[in-house]
Amino acid sequence: MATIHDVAKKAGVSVTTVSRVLNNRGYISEKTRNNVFRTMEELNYQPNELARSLLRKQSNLIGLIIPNVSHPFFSELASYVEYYAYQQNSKVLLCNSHMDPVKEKEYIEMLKRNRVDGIIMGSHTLEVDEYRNLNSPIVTIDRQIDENIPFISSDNYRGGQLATELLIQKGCRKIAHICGNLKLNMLANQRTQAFEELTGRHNIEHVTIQTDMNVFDQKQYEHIIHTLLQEHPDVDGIFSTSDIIAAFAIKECVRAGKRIPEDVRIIGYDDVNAANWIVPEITTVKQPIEEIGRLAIELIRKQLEDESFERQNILPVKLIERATT
Amino acid sequence: MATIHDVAKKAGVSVTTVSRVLNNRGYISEKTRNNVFRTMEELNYQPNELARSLLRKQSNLIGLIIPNVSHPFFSELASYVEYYAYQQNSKVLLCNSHMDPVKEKEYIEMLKRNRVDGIIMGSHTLEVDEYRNLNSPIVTIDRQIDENIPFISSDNYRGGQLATELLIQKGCRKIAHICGNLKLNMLANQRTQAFEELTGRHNIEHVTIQTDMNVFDQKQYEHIIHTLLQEHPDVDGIFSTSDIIAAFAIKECVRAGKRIPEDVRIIGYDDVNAANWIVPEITTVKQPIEEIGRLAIELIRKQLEDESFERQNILPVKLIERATT
DNA sequence: TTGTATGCGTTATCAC
DNA sequence: GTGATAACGCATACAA
Repeated sequence: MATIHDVAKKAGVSVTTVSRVLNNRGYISEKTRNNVFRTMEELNYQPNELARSLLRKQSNLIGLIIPNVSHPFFSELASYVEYYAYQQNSKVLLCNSHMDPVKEKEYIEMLKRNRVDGIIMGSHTLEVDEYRNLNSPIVTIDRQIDENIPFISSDNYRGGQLATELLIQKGCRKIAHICGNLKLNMLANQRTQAFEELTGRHNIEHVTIQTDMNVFDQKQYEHIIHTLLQEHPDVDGIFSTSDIIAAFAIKECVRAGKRIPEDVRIIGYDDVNAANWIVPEITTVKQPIEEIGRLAIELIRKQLEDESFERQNILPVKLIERATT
Repeated sequence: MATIHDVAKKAGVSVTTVSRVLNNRGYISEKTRNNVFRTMEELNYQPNELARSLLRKQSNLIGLIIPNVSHPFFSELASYVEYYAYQQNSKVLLCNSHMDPVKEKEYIEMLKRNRVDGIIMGSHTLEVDEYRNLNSPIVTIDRQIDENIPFISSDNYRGGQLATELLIQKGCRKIAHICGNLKLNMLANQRTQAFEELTGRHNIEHVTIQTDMNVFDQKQYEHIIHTLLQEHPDVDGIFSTSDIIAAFAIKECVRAGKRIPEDVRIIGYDDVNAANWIVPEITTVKQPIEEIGRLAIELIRKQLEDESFERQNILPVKLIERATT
């Protein structure tokens, strides 16, 4: 592959001149410029970004660490992150942690070795200290590490409220809530908090079940819900912490001969595309996935350019009522 | 961020020695080695991969260009690609072309400028010539560019056969087939070919409808299927070229008051996870997505290491019968 | 067993 | 307007 030296030699100028043409800097005669451009075409020259990055200490690479892109929420998030990264000429390095602390840590180190401009953390299996001193720009999604590290989340407490309120208002007498692993200290736990406060206040019977929500384990989902329906056959409302789990809840309810929403009302979370193309369409709490992705990129950029930025970014959620309630 | 010089200075050795410790090359006394390791720890040293890549002319970066990660087929593919890349210490650059030729071309050039080890092309909007002379290792998925560029696909013709045969065997009298854009010269078009040959041979009434399958446009799907059911109310079998489209077919059939599979039998394609968690579970033709991802990485590696490799990689498909037929 | 010098491809500084 | 040269951080050939 041609280098700047090849171009210079063939065009009969110095590398400095080629570099100037390339970066459109300094004074250059029109004739030289055209000559150089033509030569670059002829040699099919592509400047080596590795060399550039090394010199200017900026790779234009952004690391995205998530549990797994094959989960719809994260695939949509990744899509938006990539979209907005592209707008500012950044490239996205895709990292699936599979919720494995070892892999997550290795990925963080790999990203640092590659001198990424910043890291978007959508997976959180490590202790806070590990994140604190990796002094590269970072943004966390749905987890608050400390005062200085910006995070983005949607209003989880409000989301939990909206979901629970809807089920109560529809007349549910016994509500099950399926949430992620509460030990992980994610902001999403506030949904559960809201659920328990509201059901408690209204004196509604309720049961909370934890899963490793981020691990996309379909068998686990099926099993959990199957068990739930067996142990609590009188459940008439389910608030699940993702639309995918809600889909499994629908499936198990149908299998158990229950009608939706007549016998059981179900509400999901996220409003991923899938919520809209399954039957019955899932009532859900919409997270602004695009805005989360856009903001993540923006927060990385602002840290990089030493602009001021908001540490706490809590975005609004919205209740989307469809056919399952 | 500390450099190899900082480590050398602090440890009281030369950079060569540090480099040797780092790469475990040549003879080094145990004492020096430990000393250097300790110093690296103290300085929290991470070798700069950009510099390494520049020197050894290998970035360990692999570009993945797909229409959109938010489409389940591609999100699952991306997940496996990332998984197998990680196994061999490669990193994945995620590129969504959105089926935009301009963006696809820009991405290819960006990847070349970043000296990626290879490119996995899952999006195909350009003319063959554009791919031919980008002399970096490349693998295409579901499209054959020319003799020399390896491609991976599953056995599309066989898949089309399996799907069509099943519907015929189940007694369908009028079958609709929803496929991608046939102009794009993808290998997936062979599914349509098989469909038309088989329905023709069995003298079954049939209708074929094209979509931009790769663009994840839900409104388009709904509209197309809605129109289909209106114009051909007597359709009793639908073979759609992705599970997502099949999901929309289910939705529209239910909306039109048709029972599945009694009134209309539906078969999808891909066997993405979603096929399994919607109700009714979708009968489908399974593509070996994991194997496609694994092979893609392997083919890049083999080209890189000048090993011999297969140009034509056509993987077997499998009929998965579930509840929609 | 360890160190010195050179180059990877680029850009910035300074000189002409 | 243009060119020579040093540096970015690292690995290797060659010396010692």
